[in-house]
Amino acid sequence: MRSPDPDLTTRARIRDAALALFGAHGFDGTSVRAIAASAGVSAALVMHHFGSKEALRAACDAAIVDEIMGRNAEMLDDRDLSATINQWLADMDTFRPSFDYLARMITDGGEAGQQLFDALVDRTEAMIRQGVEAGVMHAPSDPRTTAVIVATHGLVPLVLERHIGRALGGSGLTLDVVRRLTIPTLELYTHGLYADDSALTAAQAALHERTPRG
Amino acid sequence: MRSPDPDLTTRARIRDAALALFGAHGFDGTSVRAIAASAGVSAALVMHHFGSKEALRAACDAAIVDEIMGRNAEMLDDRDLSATINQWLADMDTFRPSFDYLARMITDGGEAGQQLFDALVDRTEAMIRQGVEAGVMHAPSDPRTTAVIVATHGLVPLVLERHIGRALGGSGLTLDVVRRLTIPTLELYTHGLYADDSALTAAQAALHERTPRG
DNA sequence: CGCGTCGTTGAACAGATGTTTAGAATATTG
DNA sequence: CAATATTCTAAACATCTGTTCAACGACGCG
Repeated sequence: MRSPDPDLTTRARIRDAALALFGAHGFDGTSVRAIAASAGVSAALVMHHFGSKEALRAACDAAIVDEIMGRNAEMLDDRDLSATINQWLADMDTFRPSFDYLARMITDGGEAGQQLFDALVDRTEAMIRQGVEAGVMHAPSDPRTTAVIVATHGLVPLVLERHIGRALGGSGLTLDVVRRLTIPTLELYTHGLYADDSALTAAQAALHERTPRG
Repeated sequence: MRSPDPDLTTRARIRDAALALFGAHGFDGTSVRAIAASAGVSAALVMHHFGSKEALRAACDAAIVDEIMGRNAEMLDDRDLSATINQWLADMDTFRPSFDYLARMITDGGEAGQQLFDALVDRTEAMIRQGVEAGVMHAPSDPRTTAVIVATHGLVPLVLERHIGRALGGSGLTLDVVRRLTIPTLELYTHGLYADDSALTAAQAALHERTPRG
């Protein structure tokens, strides 16, 4: 089904095939035999190299984490925002399989997905605190919760890829879709959505009404 | 495993058991026998009532859509924002199984989930246009995309329930977690995150740099 | 009573699944 | 070259899957 790269180790080819299929059809929706066929080997060889389907998943998790962390480090070194954005856009097609697998990791509730999410929230919280100190961001009343919200909002394009693409006339997270998302997202983060703070104060009143303290 | 309500039809009891198990473990992760056991009946009876596992899923989809649409209509009638918020908070525990199933519907990519998502985006877009006309919301440069973003942000607590709960010290979407999310979310939608528009203008410049038009 | 319908069941079926086993092909090493 | 280790496979295994089948008990009706 896929074109296997003969340069890679058989083990790596199996892992990559598993990663792509897990990302496309989920862990339960992918059989060991399908992975083997996609990698051009027998099912028994998959077991020989990884021991079990679960261990193969762990290998995929590790591979993805390595790849993301490496890429993330690269990007953190790059200080030019516009260059960073352009880099993301250009790489979007190349890294789609990895993104699909990442989305599964986050939604399937495995341990590796939890650690990735928690790391993302921690980084986001640090980023917000720095932004506040530097005076480029508003100080939230609850930085931790705001970090969770901002982090999850950043995860949305991954997790709801198909829906967003369809609603915007594409199929999945195409380059055009990502580009179209950029400006409105930043508008939201720059000006907000509401023109005044009546909704905010109303909610504050509503919550104090139930738990009347400080 | 669960306490079956003897008042309900056997058929309804099976459907509810399926809904809870699908929500908890996913469609593929739930066997017909497990559903039957949870409903206190035999596996054959499940097939007798619904014909196939896929048809049972469709019945669950329909039941959830009915429930959500009904509840949504109630809420739209209620004009008092604080009362609406309190109602949501109070009902959060009662409707958790339905929420879990809803999250699966959205992420599993079935047809019913697509229609639900598209309906949500359409409603959100209409809401934003009304808000802009009424002067309570800023006018987005791309209302459709902004509607997609706002709609997906609203879906995040459903889809990333476990992660958000864990990051905020709870387990899943508890009442406390939802309450803690409310104010920071509205802060974001009221004041934004950035203190100035440098990030926005930088992104605009970056995008025009690649597609220099308009 | 007899008859038929409805809700219900245990048992069985065919297929898919993850995994194991015995051994063939291939490479590595002495 | 022989010996050994590595890579790989076909076949079988046990289990689980969705689904089907024949039959049982309870019920209302003539």
